[in-house]
Amino acid sequence: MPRQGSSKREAIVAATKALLWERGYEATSPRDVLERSGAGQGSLYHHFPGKREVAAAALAEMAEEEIAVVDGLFAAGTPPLDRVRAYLTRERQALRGCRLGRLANESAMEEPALREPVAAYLGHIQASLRASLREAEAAGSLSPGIEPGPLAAALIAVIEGGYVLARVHWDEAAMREAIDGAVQLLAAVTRPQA
Amino acid sequence: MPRQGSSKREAIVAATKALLWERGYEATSPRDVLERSGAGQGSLYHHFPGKREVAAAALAEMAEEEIAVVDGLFAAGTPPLDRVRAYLTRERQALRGCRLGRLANESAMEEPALREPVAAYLGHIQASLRASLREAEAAGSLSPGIEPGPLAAALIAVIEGGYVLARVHWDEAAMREAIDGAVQLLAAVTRPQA
DNA sequence: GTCTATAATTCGATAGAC
DNA sequence: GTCTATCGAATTATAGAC
Repeated sequence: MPRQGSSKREAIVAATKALLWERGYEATSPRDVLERSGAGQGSLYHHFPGKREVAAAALAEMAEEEIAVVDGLFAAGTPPLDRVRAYLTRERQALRGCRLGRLANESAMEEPALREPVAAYLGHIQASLRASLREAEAAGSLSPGIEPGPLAAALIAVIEGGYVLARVHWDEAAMREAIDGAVQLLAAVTRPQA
Repeated sequence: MPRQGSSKREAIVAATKALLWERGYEATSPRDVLERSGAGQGSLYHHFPGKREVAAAALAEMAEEEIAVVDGLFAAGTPPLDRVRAYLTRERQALRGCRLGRLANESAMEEPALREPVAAYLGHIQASLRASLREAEAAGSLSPGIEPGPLAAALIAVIEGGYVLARVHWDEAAMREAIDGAVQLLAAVTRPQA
């Protein structure tokens, strides 16, 4: 199964990536994908067994792309707490929801092939946060009683929960306020320098 | 339109409440609702114009029920920071997702009648957290640089994001760790007494 | 490898008897 | 107020020509 030289396969995956972000998994039909990609029925079922596998391929690409962006924010060279703040305050389209995390409540998460890329993406961010916070802790910049692991978990939760708040209130400011709170908390439990 | 004396109407709404939590809005069909409630086609469309209105009635009841539970946790009599901790650490079924917040990424949120109960529920929790934190602030128990508003937003975001993490990793512990982090942060920015 | 045509099922909703 | 029967459209997938 060649992954190169097939124009329609790439168009199908690209269309699926866009639709999964816009509508999620259940609300995206093969028909929608074909319409947006300009491919015919046969192309999709020639390259993939069915809808699930198309989505799995699209999600894998989405996770890879987003992890690369996140890795840019966590690149060495800047102090660890600056990297954490850079992640928290990066630009986001709050109302569109998290490109991968938005699938959390779909039945798709019962399919390992669909859950894995999403888990890998969020797990990678959490690990990056934890590593930076451990560096800060080693440099004596973390208040006693604050553990890097739970703090990292709380921070990624603020981001994913911030998307939920923005969507539910239909207001970008709802997410900004939650992130503001996280930034204030981080400042309160850290000392400059590291 | 009598809201009493109609046995099937109540059965339909009860079944819808269960299905919205289990599967969400788009994945719940009128057929599913009728099967679970034991009602026939005609009963649903006699009592409601269609699927959207059944869901709106179910969500309104769900929000009312959950708000009553939350109000119990925030009842006066206990110190404000104890109320906040009680909310953070209350028992939850992490893998089932937030009964209302789980709809955040569905197209249902574009319908005001469906978005409103969800927004009212999360807004009520956030307001209760903010009020308790303001009390603590007035008693001098909040660190300087920590504002009750953003802190309340961050805390409710940790809860909603915690559900996302648990679902995506399919692990209750993922949510517990995020809440642990929030509890550690809260302890670090408050003083006992208030 | 790509296309069109079509199948079997489910979707949300309506008709009309009782 | 409740039921069964049914509709037209959409769903995921298959068949088979080119």
